[in-house]
Amino acid sequence: MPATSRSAEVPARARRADAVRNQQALLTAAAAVFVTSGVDAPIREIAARAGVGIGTIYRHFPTRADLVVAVYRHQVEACAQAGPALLASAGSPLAALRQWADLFVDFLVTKHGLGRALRPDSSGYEALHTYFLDRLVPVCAQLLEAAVDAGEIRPGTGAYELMRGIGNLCAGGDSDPRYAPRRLTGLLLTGLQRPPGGGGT
Amino acid sequence: MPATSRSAEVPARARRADAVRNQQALLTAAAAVFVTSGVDAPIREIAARAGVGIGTIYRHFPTRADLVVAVYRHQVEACAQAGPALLASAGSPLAALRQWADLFVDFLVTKHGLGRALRPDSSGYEALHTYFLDRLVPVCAQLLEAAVDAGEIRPGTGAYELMRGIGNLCAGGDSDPRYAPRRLTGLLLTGLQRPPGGGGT
DNA sequence: CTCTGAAGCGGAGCACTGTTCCGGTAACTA
DNA sequence: TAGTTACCGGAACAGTGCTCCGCTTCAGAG
Repeated sequence: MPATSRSAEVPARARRADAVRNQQALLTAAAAVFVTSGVDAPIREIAARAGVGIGTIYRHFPTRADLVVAVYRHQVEACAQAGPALLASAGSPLAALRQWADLFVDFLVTKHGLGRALRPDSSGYEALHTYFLDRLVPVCAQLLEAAVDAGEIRPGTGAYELMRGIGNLCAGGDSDPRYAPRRLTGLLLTGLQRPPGGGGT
Repeated sequence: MPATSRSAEVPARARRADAVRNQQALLTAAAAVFVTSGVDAPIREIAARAGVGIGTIYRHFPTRADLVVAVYRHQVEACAQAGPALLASAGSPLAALRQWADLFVDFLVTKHGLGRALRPDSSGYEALHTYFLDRLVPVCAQLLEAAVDAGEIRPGTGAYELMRGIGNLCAGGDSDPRYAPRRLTGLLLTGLQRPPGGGGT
């Protein structure tokens, strides 16, 4: 096998310049369209804005989720890295968990319609669901575990459950001032808290 | 003006028998289809199952939400009436609120995809959103208020906010065993609880 | 029972989606 | 410069929601 892997001395062939250009244009266009029309915006609209054909968008991003992931990868990454950082800087694991949750909530509500993607039944978003969970559940689990170990919250709640709960609470979050996802998320975490006194339930 | 209102002595004309028949068939068909395909099932599928044309379904139920409301009206009504009943029968207002929340959660998760309808941005479901809120928010408010008056929970949370929070938590609820809407709803209510000791955060 | 007006019906048709597929083009390589 | 082929574009297909209008058939008058 003649080493088809990357970093080989025979790079097979360089990626064509127009392909690189188009992929970049697509990312820029998608980011702009997502802001105005949400992540469910018609594919044609994104393609038109990028100045490419429909086929091109499907070649670079086979599913809509692939495009969404590519657009938001940086922010998800930042959110993932904020976990350990907060754990180190905050006063307590629970405080870190709260701050991290706020971060996550802000990310979801500012990205119009993104919260839905956390749901496993969202058709067309499987890849996004997977990516989110793969990247963030471990971070959440670490924070959760630290808070449990510190005796600040009761054990028994999974990171997956908490993540999806928070994600769901963010659905349609910026449409009515009477509904504040951050507040409800905080309430959820308070519900997790172990009463300082002792005897639970 | 010759009294065009209902209950007049000139009933204008009796409703045609086939119209009544079709509306009933539509309700039955829709209920069946909703179970198997969710409330987003294609209109054509419902029409076909009822043995009527597309036009007929649109005449009887101009929007999809009208159909959904008609199908679930009884259950929403039951849920609304359970509020005061639980308040009378349960040991405390908070206990009543918890039981009522469980009732509501069970209703939403068993109706595949119905939770989404609680969101204000769900296109095509405005009527459903309105109906749900009009009917249930007052009930929830009564329970909430009673619990606050009893000193069991902290004031400051609106019934609308709580209802939507619970509704959101139910989204996609029956697809993964690791995600239990009832548990999270309970957690949310626990978060609302006033610590028995006294001065909380 | 027959007649008639209109309430009601059915589905063709339009607009708008996502997705596939393939002939043509233009970017690399030698 | 010429050849290869990765890549592009958009026509085309399939599945939606919803409208609109000619035809059917029911309810009530005679």
